[in-house]
Formats: sequence, structure tokens, C-alpha cells
Amino acid sequence: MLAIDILNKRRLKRTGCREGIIDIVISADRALSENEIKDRLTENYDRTTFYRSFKTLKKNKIIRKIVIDNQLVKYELDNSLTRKKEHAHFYCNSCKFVKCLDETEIPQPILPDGFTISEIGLIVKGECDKCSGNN
Amino acid sequence: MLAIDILNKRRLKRTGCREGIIDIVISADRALSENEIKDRLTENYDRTTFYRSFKTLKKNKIIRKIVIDNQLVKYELDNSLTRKKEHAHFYCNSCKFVKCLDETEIPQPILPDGFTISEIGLIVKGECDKCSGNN
DNA sequence: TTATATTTGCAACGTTGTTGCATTTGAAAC
DNA sequence: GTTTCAAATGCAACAACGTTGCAAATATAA
Repeated sequence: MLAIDILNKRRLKRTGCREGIIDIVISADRALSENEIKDRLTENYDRTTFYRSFKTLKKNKIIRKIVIDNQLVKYELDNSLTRKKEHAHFYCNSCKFVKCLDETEIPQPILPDGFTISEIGLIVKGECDKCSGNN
Repeated sequence: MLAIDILNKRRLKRTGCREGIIDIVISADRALSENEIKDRLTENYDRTTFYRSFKTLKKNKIIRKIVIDNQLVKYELDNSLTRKKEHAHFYCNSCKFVKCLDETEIPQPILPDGFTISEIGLIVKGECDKCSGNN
């Protein structure tokens, strides 16, 4: 999976910032925060450019936003590109990493009549094995 | 249920800001944002005081934070005071209100060995009956 | 009424995120 | 390779959010 192909397929211009973000998210083994991504970029981009790139990539369903908390957001490759289904996320309060919980079932929400769903998010917080001392 | 009693029971000082926030959250029929609460307060408090009151009330399990999105947080009376169990929340993308989904089951997360849970949050986004045009 | 630990308000600061605008650049056409 | 033009970038400015340190005010307990 190449950043270039992903951008071309969506008729988005190939720019350094976009390619960099996509490459990093593709090769990451877990969801990353904006700063974690920024630190891994080989080149420096203006804050504005960086934010705008995220917005574009989100809108085009290339990356997916995982809201852990206000002021704490992580990004991963969109489900449509990973061919993963909707899944929950675990956040370790100590080491701050995020892990996909592929086994945990996302419930079918029971909504009042007339309500429609566009998105669902399930966040589990706690301590991972290394931080809980239970490993 | 009185704000005074809630504060006394936890040995917290009864201050205007704390009492005001608690009173508003008790009488609200849905989760409110900080600004919605601020607007309903009869007195004005400094931003710092307001934030610190929230922190204290959260820490003492009087109010509960519902993270809708980064930059959008709502508060409701803590489950321990409402005697409600853990429940999901619905957020209407159009009218921005939050509704408790008491019927929707919160799944038991399946975690790797050694992982522990402290908190779980299930947010459903979409359109309510009034905004979806399906009512 | 007094004493004291807590809370408040203010000033200052840092982060996050957006907008407008001039400049630069990617991609397509020639 | 050169030209063209819409789109993306970098910069400045701005607004909201959130925290910290500190002096002054205040709630509670003695």
C-alpha cells in the first residue's frame, strides 16, 4: 500500500506533508497522536499545513480519528484501507498508548424512533499489562 | 437531592460555584457542556475557578465527563448519584444535544491478559428524530 | 470570634485550532 | 520542456481552551 496510490485514487495532490502522514500511519502498529506523527516526519511543515493535511485526509477517509479524551486524539489508517471492521480501542492511562480491541463486540445501539446513526465509538481506558504490573 | 448535602458528605467546602454547578446538573434533563452550565449560573465566576470546580467535582465523583469529541465535552450527574448504571450516549450532529441510551448494552470488553479497566465510554453520533426529518 | 487550610480572582503563559492572504507548487495541457 | 491555473503552503493574526503561581478572600472548625 503506497501513499502515492492512495492520493492518486482520490485525485488529491501528492504533497510532502500528505505523503509523510500517510506513510507514517501505514507503517505504525498502533494509533498515533498528531505530535507522534509530527515527530516522525522527516521534514518540518507549518502547523497550519499540518492541520489542513489532517482535515483533508480525514475527509477523504484515509485516516480515522479516535477521540480518547478532549485534548487527546489519535489517528489510524481508515478501516476502508485496512479492511478491518468497526472496532473498540483501549487506552492505557499510564503509557498513553492505544490498542485496537478487535475481539470486543460493538453493540447495536437501541435508538428511539427516527434517530439515525452516522458513527459509533467505544473507548476503554485502563492499564495495559506492562503498566498494571499484572504481566 | 441537594447540592449542600452532596458537598458535605464529601467534606468539600460549600462554595457558590460548586453549588451552582451541582444544582444545574441535578435539574438538567440531559448532559450539558461547560458553556451551557456557565450560562445558567446566576453568578459569574472566573474561568480558573470554574475549571477548578469541575476538576474537584469530577475527582469526587459528583459529575461525570462525557467526551463527545475533542473540543466537545458534556457533563452529567455521576452514576453513583443517579443510581443509573453505565450507559451509552447519543449525540445529535445537528442540534448538538446529548441523550442517554439506557437500553443499549455496554459490551464486556475482551482484553489481553494483564490489562485492567478503569472506564468505558460508548458514544453514538447521528441525527435525532427532529433533525433527521424521520419523525 | 479567631485561626487556618482552602478557594478565589487575576495575570501570565502555553497549546490547540482557525482564517485571510500572498506566494509557491503539482499536475495537466501545450 | 514550457506554460497555465487551481490547489496547497507558509506566515501573521486571532480566538478558545486550559494551567500555574500568588496574593487576597472565605468557609469551616475550634
